[in-house]
Amino acid sequence: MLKITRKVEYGLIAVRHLKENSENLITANEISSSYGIPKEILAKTMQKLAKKNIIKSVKGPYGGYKAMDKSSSTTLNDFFEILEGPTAIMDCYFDSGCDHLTSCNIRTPINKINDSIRNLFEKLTLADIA
Amino acid sequence: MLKITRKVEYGLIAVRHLKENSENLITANEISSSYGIPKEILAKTMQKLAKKNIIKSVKGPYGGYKAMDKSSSTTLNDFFEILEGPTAIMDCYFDSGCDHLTSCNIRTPINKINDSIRNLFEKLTLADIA
DNA sequence: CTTAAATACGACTAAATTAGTCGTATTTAT
DNA sequence: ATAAATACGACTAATTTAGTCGTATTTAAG
Repeated sequence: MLKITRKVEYGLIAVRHLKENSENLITANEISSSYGIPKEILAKTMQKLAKKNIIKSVKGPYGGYKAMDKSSSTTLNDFFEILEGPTAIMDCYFDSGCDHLTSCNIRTPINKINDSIRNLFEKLTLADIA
Repeated sequence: MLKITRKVEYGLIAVRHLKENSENLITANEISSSYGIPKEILAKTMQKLAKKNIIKSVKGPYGGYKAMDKSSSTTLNDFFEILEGPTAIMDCYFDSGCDHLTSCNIRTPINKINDSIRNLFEKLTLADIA
């Protein structure tokens, strides 16, 4: 099924919402309650995006988040990797603990697929979809 | 991480192996032991492929599997869908049980990504990678 | 016509991953 | 000082995926 985690979904919703309300600071709480997303998990997701300067965080009362320029120019690949690590359809690409690498006959083809997907995701930015 | 299940990996290994030994019938057992793949799970995977005529099964002693023409012409998208269902990065695409569809602001963008991936996978065949 | 080697298939258990919760610290406007 | 927000790590629950087991079916060979 080629799944992406819910954190990415939440992240996209958040970014889109911030961009639609770019004049104001928006709290994680507001987004959480208007979309029915669990508060803490959304907050953590937004914190990761803030760390990478895709959105900006302001602490304290009347604080919240705000979209930054990067929230348009970031590629989908970067966005996905911030929230869930390297883009690849199978673990073996990363060599970890696979015990039949020598006999495995599909590493190269898998890498081709990974490359194609990464290439696709590098061509799309958040501006294209959020 | 955009994962595809191990069944797909096993399926690719099996198809590739059958194509490399197209003169003979090959048993699930042989493939299982030469790549270190659990026997039953590989067998089940191959059974699914046999049902869709990507490979051919022959029962009884001296039976086994054999690559069919489709094992080259099948698109990656069809192959993936045989082994793990519809190609889409998120469930919401399929409308099931999402309780904030009305307020969700990313359905359209997600669908765009899904379309792009499906498009990519429709252009690649098993011949390209296995 | 029995045996053994293979596919076929469904039910079950184990392992891993993902989702979500909780507690606590930190920052800062009032 | 207080309260509202972000920041963050540890924990639990839920879901999904991986793997196992048992049994039926087919069929070549003796």
